[in-house]
Amino acid sequence: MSDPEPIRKPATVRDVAALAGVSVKTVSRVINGVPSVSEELRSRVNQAIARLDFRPNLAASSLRRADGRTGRIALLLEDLANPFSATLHRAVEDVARRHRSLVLAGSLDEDPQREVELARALAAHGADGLIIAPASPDQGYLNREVRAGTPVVFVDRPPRGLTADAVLVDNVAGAAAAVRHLAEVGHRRIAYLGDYLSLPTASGRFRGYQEEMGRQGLPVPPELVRHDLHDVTAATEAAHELLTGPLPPTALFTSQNLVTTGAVRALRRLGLGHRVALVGFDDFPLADLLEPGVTVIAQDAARMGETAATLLFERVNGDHSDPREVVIPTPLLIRGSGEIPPPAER
Amino acid sequence: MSDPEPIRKPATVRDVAALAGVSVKTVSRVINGVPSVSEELRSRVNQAIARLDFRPNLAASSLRRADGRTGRIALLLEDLANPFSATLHRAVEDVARRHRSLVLAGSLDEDPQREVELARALAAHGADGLIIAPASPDQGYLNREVRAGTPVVFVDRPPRGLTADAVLVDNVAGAAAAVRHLAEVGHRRIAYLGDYLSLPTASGRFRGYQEEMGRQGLPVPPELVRHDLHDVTAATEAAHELLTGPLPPTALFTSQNLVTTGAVRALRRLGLGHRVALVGFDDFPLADLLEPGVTVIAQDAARMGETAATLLFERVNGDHSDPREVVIPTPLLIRGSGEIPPPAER
DNA sequence: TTGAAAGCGTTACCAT
DNA sequence: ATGGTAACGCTTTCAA
Repeated sequence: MSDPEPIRKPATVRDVAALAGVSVKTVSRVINGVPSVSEELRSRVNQAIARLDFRPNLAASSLRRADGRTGRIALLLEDLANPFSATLHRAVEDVARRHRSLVLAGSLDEDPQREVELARALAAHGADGLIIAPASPDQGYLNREVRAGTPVVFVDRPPRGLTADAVLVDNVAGAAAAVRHLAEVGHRRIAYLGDYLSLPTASGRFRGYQEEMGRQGLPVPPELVRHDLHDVTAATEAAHELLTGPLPPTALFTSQNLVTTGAVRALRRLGLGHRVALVGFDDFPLADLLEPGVTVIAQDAARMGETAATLLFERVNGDHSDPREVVIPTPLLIRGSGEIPPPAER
Repeated sequence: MSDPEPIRKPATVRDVAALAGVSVKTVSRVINGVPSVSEELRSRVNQAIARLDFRPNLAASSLRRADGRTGRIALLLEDLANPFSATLHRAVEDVARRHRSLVLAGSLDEDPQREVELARALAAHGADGLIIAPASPDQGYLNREVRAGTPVVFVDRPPRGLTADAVLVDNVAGAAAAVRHLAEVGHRRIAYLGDYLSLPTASGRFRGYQEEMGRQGLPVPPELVRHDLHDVTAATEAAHELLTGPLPPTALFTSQNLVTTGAVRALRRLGLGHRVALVGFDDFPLADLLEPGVTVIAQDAARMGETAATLLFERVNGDHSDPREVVIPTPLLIRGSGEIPPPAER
């Protein structure tokens, strides 16, 4: 109330030891739940802890501790504001909580340099492990961390330049399923709208598109393929151009949630929402409430995050078995937009 | 390749000093950019750092450092997966990056106990500051942190039990504006669907609803008011009940994005999407793409996060002026659902 | 400009 | 079962 700056120094183990009339080591034992302490001393220490409102300094603790554990894990994703990343993050947080750990997260924005900087920073801040959806073409720079004993688990995108656990989806198969679905409805002119082709996810989805088009005996005219669409605006414009071109597609396959919503906007603007079919890779909130509902190949971000975090903590806790790769299924969710038939032949 | 566990210990200042043939103190000076080091030694040290791939241990550094800065800030929000929280988080991250800091974030899930635990954990992990949207009725427990010198900034919800900076919206005025808008379109039976009434945001919005209904000379029959709806399912059911009741409302005011989407689901299911008006508090992605577009009182989550983080870093950097309260405007975004007129009187 | 030594708060080692 | 002392990796006096 009256004191403006009564900055009191926090109590230390020494203060607690003094008040309880024991050695610092005994205080340390009590804090860490070591059984070999008499009831008598234990309660004296606990009382002193309560009276001084003592809280152990984790930095000092992990500095000295043999295993060096910090109770923190790092998470690097594309953009924490994107629903895919946000959902995955939350799932990781929940697993981390069970392991009494906190999550230090960062957004990469598809910037390899930022990735290296953030990974460096996170290492300097001390993390027991790292979960990453890399933006860089090569994560060899992480080998040093791995050698230093920090486990790394990849999500969404596979490791390159090192071997590590990975939680992925089958992008090729998922994209193929999307195209097959559209072909079965009768479409022959199916366009591809995708993210940066340099991304392994996008290139996998494009390959799935190409392969399935081939299997269906359908041509892939270059004018029906648009790469490197990374935000809603770019996707909207590309879809608009495609749909107003000389020989427009009767169906769209979009490789990512932002691209999908861009396509929806273009279809809306042109009044084609119920005339041109659309299947997107990656689900997003409210996709079922749009008119028509958007048919998607769903990625279960929560399950990916949970799986990755579970894997990571197994490694943190000393699992040294061979690297594992877990593939999360991508179900086709039928909602209407993917079931629009092509216009009658003429 | 061949070594399975070549865990090499990371290099320390001592190793660098030895290799460069200088004292550890000089290494420390170079690391921290202290100018009083000769070019000669500086370059020798930098070479050694590069050769040993040395990276300073931040935990040890902040342990000894006078200001005790950790380069980490803490962020506690309702649910990191919610678009409001996720957007705010991302904005905080961007400001933090400019200040060379990382963000340690956690979800509270409206659980006061979890809030206290997380705040404790974050303090133990060492954070230079805290941004929080509290779930508890009283944040007096934070006084200790504040006294210990850790600045706290509140977002979305005001502090109780302590004085601190706050970045808020005017919930009363925003809700009143929503109701006024519906009344101006001609509605008289306007229902309120809201989150836990114990939340200051929800209670403020309810008050705005009540007051504006009063100003408009409209009654507030208890059967048109539903509180404590915290997820989509509860909101959907409540809206469904209201709309299928004996004297259904002609318009809905919903207090939060999850409640709003629940209401949209109920309206859809009943085929009333174009017959019953709806205005929601809090914007959400794709609200403009629904049919009809959802009219909302928008909260600019990104701006709230940016403002809060900017404020926090001013405090972290030594600003000791009186606590400030910043109010972020909440524009009415007209999209269609709020402009549906009531059915003709009969 | 440079360095030796002390110390940050904790845990590990080795006695007792 | 308990405690003294060294040590973690770094920065801060304080001297030189």
